[in-house]
Amino acid sequence: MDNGSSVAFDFKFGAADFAPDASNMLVRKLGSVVALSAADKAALAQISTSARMVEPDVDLINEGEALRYAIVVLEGFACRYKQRRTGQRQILAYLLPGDLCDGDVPYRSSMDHAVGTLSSCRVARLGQDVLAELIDRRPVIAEALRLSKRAEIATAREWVVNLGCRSASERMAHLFCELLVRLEAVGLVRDNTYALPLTQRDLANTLGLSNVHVNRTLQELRRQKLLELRGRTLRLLDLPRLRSLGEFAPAYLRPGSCPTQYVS
Amino acid sequence: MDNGSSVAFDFKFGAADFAPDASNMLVRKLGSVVALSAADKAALAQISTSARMVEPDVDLINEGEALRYAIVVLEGFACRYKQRRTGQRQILAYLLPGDLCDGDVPYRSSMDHAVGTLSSCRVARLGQDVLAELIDRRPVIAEALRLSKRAEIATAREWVVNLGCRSASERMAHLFCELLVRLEAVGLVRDNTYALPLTQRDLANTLGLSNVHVNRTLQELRRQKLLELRGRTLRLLDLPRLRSLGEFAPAYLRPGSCPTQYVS
DNA sequence: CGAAAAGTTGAACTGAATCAATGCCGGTGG
DNA sequence: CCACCGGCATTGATTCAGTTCAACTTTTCG
Repeated sequence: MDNGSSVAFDFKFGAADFAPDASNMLVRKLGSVVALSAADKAALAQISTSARMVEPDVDLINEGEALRYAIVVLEGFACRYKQRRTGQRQILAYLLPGDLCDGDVPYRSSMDHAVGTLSSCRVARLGQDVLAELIDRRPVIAEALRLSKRAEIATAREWVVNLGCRSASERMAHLFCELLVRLEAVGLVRDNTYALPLTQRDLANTLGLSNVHVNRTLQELRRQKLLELRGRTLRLLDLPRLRSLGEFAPAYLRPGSCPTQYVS
Repeated sequence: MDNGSSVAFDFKFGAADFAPDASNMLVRKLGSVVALSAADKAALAQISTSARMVEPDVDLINEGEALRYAIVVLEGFACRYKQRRTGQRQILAYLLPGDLCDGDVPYRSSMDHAVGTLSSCRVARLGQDVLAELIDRRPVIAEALRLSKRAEIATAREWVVNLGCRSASERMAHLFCELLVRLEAVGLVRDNTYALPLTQRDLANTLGLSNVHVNRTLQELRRQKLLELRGRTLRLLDLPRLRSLGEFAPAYLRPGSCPTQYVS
């Protein structure tokens, strides 16, 4: 991952993972949603200190398990997923650097799906007390978490549309556009290029396709000069056409800040 | 709808819509989630007074529109949906009697999807003030709304699985089982039978299938003696097999009440 | 270097879409 | 009361997007 060194960014394929200080990702993410004070940032930075590395393909929370802490991803891709009896896996959502998973779900309630890493990840756990205090004492952060959650819900709805009525290439275009916007928010994109630490099988499990068909769809998109994907680096070559192909309208990812708040 | 009279229930096909006092549905729904006090019930009953009837296929909230009120469905089926440029419609969620739509979304924020009726519906609008007061003054109701919202999110995730990796008949079995449980909670089921005021086209737009294939899948399920669907009445004849076919595990619809609450 | 995982390719197959015709039923108007 | 109309359901024929299976190549990594 070549993480600690901060050499000038030399853009080549295979070098897209220019992760700018992973410990910072939570600040970046929430800072992209609201305006954080220095104190807010300090409180968030505190959290990242307990982070640890986790291998790819490791479960962070099992299905049915009682929730004991929230999880923050600081580096790498994790996901929510469900496993079918048949062995098929469906990925429900990506957890990208800066994402907080289940800050809102009550302590001890049991999960109806699993959470696991896709790539190797740096993650922090957040105990009930820490989170409660944060939300209590830092209203701006609480607001950021509410907005992030709304975006997550909206994303799930987009995925329903994606799976329900788009073709393979449309789905893929939509997904890549979505990841672009989300990764941009935390500074992990340059030149429409980002690290995509997923196998074609992972993409298949996300898009409701077979891995073989993912492969062929990727080839088709490459052939049309819409993107390049080499190693684990994805470059979107023709964003306008990709957006149009996937009917991607990024509004759902940015639920604007708002005066009053009800239940949520 | 034969609504006011409370004749002894005579179960025949076509008579499944025995709606027990529609004005009551919000109480029934939230009462199925938490224990409501008399005062809570009174407060909720208050709301239903402003209800009005709406024809099938009418939009209640347009995509992009700024939200001005929450909506409660008291009778009939409504839905969240998105329309593609191609004309295809994807239904994102059903709003059944008792469901409150967007109580949590802040006033004035713009919708990224539309809400509309499927059948004719009785709906009430809830202004910001009313809702805010309710949540402020009635913590039990606020809790019920939080729990309902969690169930709605979990349902969206289930739908991702449904669309992502189940076959036509599996999807349909899962949907019918889900509707059974949800309608049971508000007393709209007897003998595993309920009113399903949807066309096959609506089902197609829900399940990500063509209307023709929905028709054939229905026939297959009928042939296997798993269900009967005549007119707008659905009877599930073999619940165990339907559940197993759709891999339906109802836990996600009942996120148990819980001590502490964070962001949500 | 060797083994395992990931990606690629081809061929055969299939679940579901599409197209088009027909049947059915409820409502409407003459 | 019947004829007609429009929306919905049903059926058959055809096509197609995507799956499956199996072999093979390339990359990764110990």
